[in-house]
Amino acid sequence: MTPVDELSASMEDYLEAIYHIVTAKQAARAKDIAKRLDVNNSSVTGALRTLSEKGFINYAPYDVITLTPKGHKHAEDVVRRHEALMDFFTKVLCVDRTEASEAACKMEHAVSRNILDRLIRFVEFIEICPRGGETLIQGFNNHCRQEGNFITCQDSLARCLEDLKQRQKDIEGDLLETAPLHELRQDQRGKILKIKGKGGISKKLAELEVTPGSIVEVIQTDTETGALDIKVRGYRLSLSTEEAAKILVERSGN
Amino acid sequence: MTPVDELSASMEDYLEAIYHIVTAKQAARAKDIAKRLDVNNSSVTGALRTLSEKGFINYAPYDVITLTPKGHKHAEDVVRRHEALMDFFTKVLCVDRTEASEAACKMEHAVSRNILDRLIRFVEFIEICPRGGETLIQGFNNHCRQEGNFITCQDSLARCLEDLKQRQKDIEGDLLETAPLHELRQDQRGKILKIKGKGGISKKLAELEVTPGSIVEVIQTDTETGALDIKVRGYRLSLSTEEAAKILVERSGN
DNA sequence: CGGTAAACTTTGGTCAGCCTAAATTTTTTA
DNA sequence: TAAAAAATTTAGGCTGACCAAAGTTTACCG
Repeated sequence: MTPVDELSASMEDYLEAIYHIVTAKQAARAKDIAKRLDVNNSSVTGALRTLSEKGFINYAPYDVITLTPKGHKHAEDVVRRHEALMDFFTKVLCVDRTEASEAACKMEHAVSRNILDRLIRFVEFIEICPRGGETLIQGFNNHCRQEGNFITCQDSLARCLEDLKQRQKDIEGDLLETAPLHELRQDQRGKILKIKGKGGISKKLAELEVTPGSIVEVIQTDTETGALDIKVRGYRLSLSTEEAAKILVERSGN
Repeated sequence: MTPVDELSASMEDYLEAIYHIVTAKQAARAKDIAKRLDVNNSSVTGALRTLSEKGFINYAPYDVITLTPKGHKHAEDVVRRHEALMDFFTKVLCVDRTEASEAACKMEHAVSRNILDRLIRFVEFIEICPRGGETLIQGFNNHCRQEGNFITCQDSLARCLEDLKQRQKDIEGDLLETAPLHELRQDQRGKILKIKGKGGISKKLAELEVTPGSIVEVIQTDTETGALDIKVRGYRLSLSTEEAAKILVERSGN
């Protein structure tokens, strides 16, 4: 049998499904899992037993299913791998979401820690680097199409210079604003300059290896409470306004 | 049972191993396969029977193993997927070869046609685009390190502009040379402008969807015969000087 | 040419992961 | 509150992929 702390690809799929169902509606039921993974109910029972024996879920026959802390952590890890692949496929390779998701599902079990890290940072980098961004991706799409009037290196380079000069002007206009994180609006990105304080959020971020230089993206803001959903180093986090205020960022040009 | 034209991940691994062994030394023997995949000899026998039944290999008990045309084609496809992932991991993400290869082995079975295509083209694009190349990868590595004195967007952009101007000068020096493929030296790259003729190599390239706009890389040249090993759209091909002469390329700045 | 070592296959077994069908438990509803 | 419906589990079976050990075949060498 596989060691108690490791999961087969298949068991990771079950865990991931449970995670998503639990996130959406408190507790998971076998039927939902079966439906989501398109397997027979009886297969789910078997999987639940295994996951329970290994300490990833709280489960007793006929009972409702929840994640243990260990299970929650592992599930988040799987989801992070899935999303990293997904982001790369959709944002960089411009593959449609359905196809990207299918491939990510199958590949997510094979991504090592280091490759995951580099992949997440690569997508960040491509999005935020002045040489990257929309126009680079456009160039890539042109290259993919290989249309008759393909662009010579020289043309492409001249164009790129124009792009960059334009962007430089844009940035100069803004004058490289620094701001506390809670002032960023939805979909804006920034580079962390400083994280104030020692405990609480600062400690949490340190654990996730989020340091100055990391890129933060604001996924959603709650207009009522001012709470923020952010994405940083592939992790999705929720922060209160107070917590976000402790994080000083440089607004991204993109 | 899986359909006759499809292979499980495991069977693809066997096929891939056979391909590499056959390429290196004419015909494969069970022992070599077992060693390469680190499995028991008896497992190999079982796999060989399956592959043989499905028409991927020529095999009879105690006999030597070769690939059928169908097997050869499928093996090349697997290898292409493997190499595409490998190239992305090593050339773009800068992951070391061992780790890249391990991950590629596990992921290669899940890469769809379209994603494969986009991935191959992305690596090409990053390497050949004036905005890409070495310096972009360097920037990525800096971003990964997140060293104390990280670069602000503005600094980075200014630097990038300098890079590009320098590169523009380099290219102007060369004056965007066009040349027949056989004049490229080892490790040089070019963009295909025109493929002369109708049959032979022209047809073969058309089958592989190699068209004007595709990037070719010269992997090796045989100084005796002038034959070239090239890589194009993820395929490795060998061309005679005569064949290569029919392909007109624009030399790449990178 | 015969014997032996190496290579290969067969046999019989395990395990993970899935299924169908039948039983059981829980929930709903009349 | 009891029967029907729904959800879940158990039982039994299948396949793919692996292994160890025992049996065959092949190839080579004296």
